[in-house]
Amino acid sequence: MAANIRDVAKAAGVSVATVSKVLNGYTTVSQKTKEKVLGIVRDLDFQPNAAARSLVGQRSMTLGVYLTTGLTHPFFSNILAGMEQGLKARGYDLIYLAQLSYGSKEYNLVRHCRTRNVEGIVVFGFSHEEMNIEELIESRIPSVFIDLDVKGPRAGYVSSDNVGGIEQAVRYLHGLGHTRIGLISDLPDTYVGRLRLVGYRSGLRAAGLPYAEETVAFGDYSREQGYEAMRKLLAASRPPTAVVCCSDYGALGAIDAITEAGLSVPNDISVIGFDDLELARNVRPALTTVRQDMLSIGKRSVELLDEMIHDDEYPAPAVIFPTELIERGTCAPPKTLNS
Amino acid sequence: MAANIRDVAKAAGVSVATVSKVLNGYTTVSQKTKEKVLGIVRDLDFQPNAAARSLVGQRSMTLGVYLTTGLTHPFFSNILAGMEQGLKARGYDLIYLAQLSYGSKEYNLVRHCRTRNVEGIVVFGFSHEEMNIEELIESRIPSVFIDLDVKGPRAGYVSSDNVGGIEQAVRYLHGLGHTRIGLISDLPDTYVGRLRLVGYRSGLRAAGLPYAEETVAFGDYSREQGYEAMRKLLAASRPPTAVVCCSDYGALGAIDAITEAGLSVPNDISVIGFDDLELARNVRPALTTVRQDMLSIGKRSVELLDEMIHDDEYPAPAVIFPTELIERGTCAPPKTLNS
DNA sequence: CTGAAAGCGCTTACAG
DNA sequence: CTGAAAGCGCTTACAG
Repeated sequence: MAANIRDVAKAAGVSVATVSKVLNGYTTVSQKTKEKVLGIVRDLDFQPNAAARSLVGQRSMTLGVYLTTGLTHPFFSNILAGMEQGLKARGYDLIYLAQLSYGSKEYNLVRHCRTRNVEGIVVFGFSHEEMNIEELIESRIPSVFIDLDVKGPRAGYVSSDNVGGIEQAVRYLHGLGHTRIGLISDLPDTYVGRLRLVGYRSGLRAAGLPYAEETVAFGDYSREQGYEAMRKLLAASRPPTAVVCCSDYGALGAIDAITEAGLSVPNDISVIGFDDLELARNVRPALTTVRQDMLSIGKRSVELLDEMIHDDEYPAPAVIFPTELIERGTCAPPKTLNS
Repeated sequence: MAANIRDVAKAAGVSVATVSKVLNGYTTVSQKTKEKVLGIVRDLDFQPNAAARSLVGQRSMTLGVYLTTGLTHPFFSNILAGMEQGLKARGYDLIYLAQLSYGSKEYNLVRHCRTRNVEGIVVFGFSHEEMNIEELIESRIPSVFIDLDVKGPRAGYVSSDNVGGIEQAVRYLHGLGHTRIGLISDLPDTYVGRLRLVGYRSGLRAAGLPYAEETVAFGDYSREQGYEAMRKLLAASRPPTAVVCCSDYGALGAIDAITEAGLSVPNDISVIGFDDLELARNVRPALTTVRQDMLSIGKRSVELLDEMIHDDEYPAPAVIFPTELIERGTCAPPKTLNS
């Protein structure tokens, strides 16, 4: 079987304590001993047992990821890819704590973390109601939330600049000549939904445009809701000539509704999405959208956790990444200006 | 802090051995003692420490997932969602072993598994060259490969019916009236690529159609390669009137090339994809495609691992899930029959 | 049916 | 600079 620390100690002619010390970078080991031990470690292909380490030391070198949302969404995949980068750089392994699968009433996140000695966790959740956040905060297990403004002594969050992203989209549309710009927003009771609405109003204000309730509709992240929302906007006495959507999927639904109404994108109505998922490039016309830096969000989340783990006093992080408007094929000047 | 087994024993007035026994379902414990212990366990919210269990017993209740392919691909997300179901049902936790991030030369999968006491692993890999499969097989760590026909004493695989899926697509097209049916295949040196080519030829044979090399082009799973492959097919003296693609992304690329050539889908050329990713529904016209049951593939992989872990003699599994042709908007009878 | 004891593979004071 | 010893929280023969 695989060698253990005793085998190494024996082969090197030292005690297990000494082997442990060179493995853990203690400086109180002579250069000669260190080299000897390291050589044996290599020869025997020795890897310390993580369970034993975890049991005796405080470190399990395990981070967890908890999902209150489906993982089939590409948004998740991209963030996870970013997390991997951070994980590797800091030497952690990642464990799936749960998702819908454990989403039953009996599931207890904190207990699960303790059982596995999880040192910190990344939480994907869009609303404060979806889980028992208080219990997590009280547990003092370092936590980083994605897209949810949770703050506690050992909990923080990272997100995109939702206000700025939507604001920029509105101003871009205004720059194209649009004066009736609609919004298909997230549910207003979510963190990002609230901020995006703020960004919308501030974009309107910057453009000197009035805010009208009838140009705002709400939906979730689905194509279907985007479709329904757009139908509502289209039913107004003076429908918007451009619409900003809070997700790429919602934008696709909006385009469905526009097309169904016998209008075309971008000639009759301009559409902007949010996220810049892969599908934004695949769709025809390719979707103009507000890009989120999902890779960086994931990577930074892990780095923040590492900081919190190493420093009990590390202040609750609140990191906001800038967004970027990606111009593609779904925006054009309003028709009235063209003809 | 959290209670340990000694606290439970003390509170219940029994030994830790007894507590351990009731926790592990030993039948040699009196009903009375068992109830008493279970009551305390509940009161103290006791959860046994996984590291200690793993250290002493052989079981870590940890399965790993190893990716030689990117995890941003929706195919991965869907399989993972299926795995979750199996994980929950059998009581395992899932650890990310690695992906590109650890993909450096020094990374050693088997060593990593030993370090973390991983009991079994699911491997995503499309080619035998991408990793050191021999070492994994020799390690005798139970392994299930997705879409790769690896077999060993402790290694098996699960996949879709690639032959049947493509064959059905060809016959469907033939049923529509097509007689020149092209294939945009995977790289022929992959397991699935080989089988899909077999399915293509057998579909042709069943339809009484001849096989011609010039109606087959190869690519990977990308839209770009699908585009290039379709351009090749279009350049033939008598281009196909229908084409089956081995991925949804490839199908999108093929449609790009067809559109660019001034032709339309499905009026001029019919297109069928493979996978049935979410984008197949999002695209306009919606993509007719061969659906893979990704959820079942993921779930079964975990179940197979569990069987192998419990039974040293469990025969190497080779599970093939049926595919399903999903009719949507990219297929129609050939033009010559219409006009 | 129950418990004392050994031991899983490490790390960390502590003594030398 | 090095090593003996205790101990992390469990499980598993073994004795009773």
